[in-house]
Amino acid sequence: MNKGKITIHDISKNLGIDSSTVSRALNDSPRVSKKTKEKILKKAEELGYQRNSLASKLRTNRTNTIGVIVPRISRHFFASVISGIEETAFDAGYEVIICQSLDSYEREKKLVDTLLSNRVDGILISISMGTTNYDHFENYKNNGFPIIFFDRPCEVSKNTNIIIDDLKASLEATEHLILNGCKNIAHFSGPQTIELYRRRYKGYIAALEKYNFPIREEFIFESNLMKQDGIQCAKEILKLPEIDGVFSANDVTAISAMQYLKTQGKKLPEDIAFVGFSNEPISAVIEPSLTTINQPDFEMGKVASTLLFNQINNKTVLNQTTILEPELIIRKSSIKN
Amino acid sequence: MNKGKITIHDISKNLGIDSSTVSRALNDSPRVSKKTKEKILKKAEELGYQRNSLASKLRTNRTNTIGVIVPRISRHFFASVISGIEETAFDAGYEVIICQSLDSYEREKKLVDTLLSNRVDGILISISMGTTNYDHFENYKNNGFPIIFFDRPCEVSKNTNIIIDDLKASLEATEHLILNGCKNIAHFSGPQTIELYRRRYKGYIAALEKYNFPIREEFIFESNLMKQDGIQCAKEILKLPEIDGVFSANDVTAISAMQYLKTQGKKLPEDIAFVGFSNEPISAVIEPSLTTINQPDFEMGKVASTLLFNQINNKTVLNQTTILEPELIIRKSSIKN
DNA sequence: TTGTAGGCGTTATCAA
DNA sequence: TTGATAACGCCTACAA
Repeated sequence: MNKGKITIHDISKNLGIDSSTVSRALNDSPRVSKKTKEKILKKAEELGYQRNSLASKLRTNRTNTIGVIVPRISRHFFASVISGIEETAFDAGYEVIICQSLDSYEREKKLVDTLLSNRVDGILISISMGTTNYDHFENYKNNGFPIIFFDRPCEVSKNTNIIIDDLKASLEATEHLILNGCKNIAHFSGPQTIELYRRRYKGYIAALEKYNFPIREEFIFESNLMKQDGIQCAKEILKLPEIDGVFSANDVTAISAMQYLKTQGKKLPEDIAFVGFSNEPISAVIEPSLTTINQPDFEMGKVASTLLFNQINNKTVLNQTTILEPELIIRKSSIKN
Repeated sequence: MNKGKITIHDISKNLGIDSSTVSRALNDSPRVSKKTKEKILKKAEELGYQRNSLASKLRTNRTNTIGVIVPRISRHFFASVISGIEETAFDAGYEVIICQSLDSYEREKKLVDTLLSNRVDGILISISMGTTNYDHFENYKNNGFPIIFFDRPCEVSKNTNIIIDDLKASLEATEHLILNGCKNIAHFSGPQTIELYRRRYKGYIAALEKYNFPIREEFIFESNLMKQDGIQCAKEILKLPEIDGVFSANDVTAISAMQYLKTQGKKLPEDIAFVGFSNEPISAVIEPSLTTINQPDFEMGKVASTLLFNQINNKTVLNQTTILEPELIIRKSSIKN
C-alpha cells in the first residue's frame, strides 16, 4: 500500500534541503553540487523513493512515450516490427505502449483515444482490417499530432506512411509462378477496402498482363485471409481443376489451403504450386516449404520509429511515403519438377 | 501541436460554468443537472476536448492500469495469455500495458521500474529466463503491491502464482513415449535455474522411475531451448544411436531438432519419436505433426487477471498457487507403427 | 549553488 | 445543484 508514497518532499524534509534541489538532483542537473547530489541520491535509495512519472509528465507536458497499435501482436511480422521500434525507442529514451486492435475498428478508435488521453508524444499504427473510416486520425493529424502509418497505410491524403513495395513483390511472385510453368494462376486476395491488398492484387494482374495471360475473375478469391478462409478457397479451387498455381496475399491462408488440398489427395507443387506473402516462421517448416515474400519487418520498425522521433522533436511533418524492398524467398512449394 | 490543449477550464470559461461542475459532468456524476450536463458535453465535443488522464490519475492516485511483462510477445502462448488478460481487463475498465523482457534480467528490472513509476495498480509477470535474483519483486511485494506471477513463477516464498501442472504433463508425455515403445528416451531441458523447467525435468524422471527405466545423465540436454539449441541437441543425439524418443521441454527446440534429424536421413517417428511442450501453431503443421502439451493459455490470462483485480480492489493477498490442467495432444511424431 | 513560488489538469471537500 | 479552493507530485523561472 505504501507504493510510491515517498515523494521528493519526504527527501526534502528528511535532509533539510528544499524539494526543488531534490528534484534537480534526481534529474542529475548540473546546478546541484556533487556533495548534495550524492546525499540526496543516497537518501532517495534509502527511503525507497520512486519517481512519480505521472506528475512529471503532467508538469513537463512531455511523456517520452509513444503508442504502437497493431492488428495482433501474435503475428510474427508485427512482433518483429515492434522489436525494431522498441530498439530505436530504447536508445532514444522513449517508453513504448503496445496495443492490439484485433482488426476491429471500434477497438482501434478506443485505443487511439486512450493513447491520446495518456498524452503519448506520437503514434505508430498499422490500421485494422475493419477500418474504413479515417476521421479519428484526421482530427489529430490536422493538429500536427505525429502519427505514422506502417504496413497498412492510411488512405486519406497527406500522411507519413511506411510500406513495402507490395505491387512489385506481387508481380514478382506471380511472375515466378508463370516462369515455373503455371498456366492458370489463382489469387487469394484480402479485403479490397484495404490499400495493401489492392496493391497485391494489382501486382498479380500486372504479371498476368505482362505475359498476356487472360484475367479470369473466377480465379480471384477475396476473403479476410484467416485460416478458415484458406480452407474455403481450397474447396473452391477443387471445383476449378485447371488451376495449377496460387498466389496468396498472405501465408496463413496459403498454408491452410495447402493442408486441405493435401488431405484431398492433391500433389503439391506438382498439381498446384503456391506462393504466399509474409514469410511466417511456419512457412519454412511445412511441406512443401512455402515460397513467399519476406518483408523487412524489423527494419520497418526502425524506420517508422526513427521518422516518428524526428517528427516529434523537429516538429517537421514529412507526409511522404517510404517504400521498403521486400524479397522473394524461393522454396519448394513453387518449383514443379 | 494543439494536442490536448483544451482543458476543462476552457469549457468552463466558454460556458460560464465552474470547472468543478465541468469535471463532474464529464465524469457523468449524478450531482449535475441533466441540462447542464448536456450543455457541457456538447461544448466539450465541439471544442475537441480530450481528457488528460495523467492529471486525473495523479489526482485520484489510481490509474486503472495494469502492467503485463512477458518474455516475448511473439510466442503464441504469451500472445494468448495476453488476449485473456485484455478481455478481463476490458470488462473491468482497466488499461493494459504490455511489455516484453526478451528474457533479459536487466530489461525486466527496468520494465518493473517503469511500470511502477507510472503507478500501475498491479503487475502480471512471467519472469524472464535470465532472472535468478528476485529482490526487485520482494521490495514491492512487502509493501503489499499486487504482483501475480504466471507460467514462470517467482521462486521466493509467499507469492500468488498461476502455473500449469508441468510435472503431471511431463510425466504423461514421457509415459506416452514409453507406452509407444520407446526404450531410450532423451530429454531436452531448459535452464534448471527456472522452476518451470525443473518441474518438467522431474516429470520426465518420474515417468522413467515409474517404469523402472534407468536414468541416464547423458540423455539429458540442458539449453536455453532456442531454435539453434535444437540443432545442437540433434547433433548430440546422433552420437547416441540408442536414443529412440525425445521429450522436449518446448516445441521450438523439438521442431528444429526434428528438422535437422530429417536432413540427416533419420525417419521420424520410426527412428526417434518426439513429444514437445506448448502446442505452438507450427506444431500441428510440420511433418510429422508434433505430439505436444497444450496449455490453457487464454484461460491462464483470465484467471491471472481476475485474481489481480480482486487483489487490487479487496487489498487481499492470496499468496497461493493456482494450478491449471494441461492436456496431451497426440499427433504423429510419437506414434511408431 | 540553493530556495521560493506557482502551476501542469484534474478531482475532492466544503460551503453556498 | 453549483462554486470556490486546495491538493496530487513534480518541475522551473526567478530570486537570493
